[in-house]
Amino acid sequence: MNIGDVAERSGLPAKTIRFYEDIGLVKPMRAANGYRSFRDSDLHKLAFLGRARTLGFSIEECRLLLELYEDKGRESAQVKALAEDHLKAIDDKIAQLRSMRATLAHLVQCCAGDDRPDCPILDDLAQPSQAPGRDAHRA
Amino acid sequence: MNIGDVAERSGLPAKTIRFYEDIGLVKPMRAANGYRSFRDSDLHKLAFLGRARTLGFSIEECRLLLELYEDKGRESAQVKALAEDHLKAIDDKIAQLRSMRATLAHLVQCCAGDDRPDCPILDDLAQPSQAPGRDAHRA
DNA sequence: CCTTGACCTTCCAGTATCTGGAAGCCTTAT
DNA sequence: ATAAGGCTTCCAGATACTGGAAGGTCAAGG
Repeated sequence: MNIGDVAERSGLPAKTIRFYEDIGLVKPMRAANGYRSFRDSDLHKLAFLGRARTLGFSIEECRLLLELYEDKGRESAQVKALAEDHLKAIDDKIAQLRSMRATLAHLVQCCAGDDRPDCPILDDLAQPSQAPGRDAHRA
Repeated sequence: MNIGDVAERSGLPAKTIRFYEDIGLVKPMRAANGYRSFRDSDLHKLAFLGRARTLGFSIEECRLLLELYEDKGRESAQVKALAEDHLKAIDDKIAQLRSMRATLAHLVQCCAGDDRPDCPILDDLAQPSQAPGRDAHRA
């Protein structure tokens, strides 16, 4: 298979596949003309990577997952630990975004949004030395 | 004020402040010895930037906010529109993370996490041609 | 045989937002 | 005089691609 086929079947852009080869995630063979020649196992790996990426795993985490996947003697505990770490990272990120969201939503609500210059959003950002809109939740 | 003072008072690392100068967000003066010399207004701007950044605004959004802040004839509608756009971006991001979280949490729960190699997480990632764990929510 | 268009190749640069480090000058205190 | 600490600039790296330029390859049509 050429890169175009693999791109279509894996759902990953050809550019991304080349990038994954650069960083050693896949090692396709080469045809006589210099074109990359992908085996089914390469396609399989790429699809695996694509799905791991949509779950938000970093490239390095994907690399580990792939290693575990290929190690038939792995302990599932290792996979689970990796996934749990990632889950926690996601939870942290969500918490952070929700905090931003709460503050911002409050500010937006307070702003008239008309042709006058008065703006509680800017006022809040300009508050000296305190977390922005830190009492938005209580408001 | 030298950069160290401003860093401490604004809560931003000196490195970041230099970077903000590079991209034109602040324009401190220079003392005879070449050191950056910050006015109160520079400190004020940096603090504004720091708070806008903690609310998740991008640098370019911060640049616009700063312009609006300094334009005493602005219309608050512009600020509000910017904030609303950002709010929507945050909501989208949260939705995406929650979807990941749901799938991943389900998989983690299914994995024994012991010394055996069987692992539903890896199995799911290896599923050919379908979104990973796409029925996790129903499970 | 030649051309055309679609594919493929490599390499370089840019995105976003810093962060770390090296090499070296300035200031202050001892 | 020297040492510590702060300041300067510049380069590189991290993350994960993405776009584009310049050029080789291949299959089809005339």
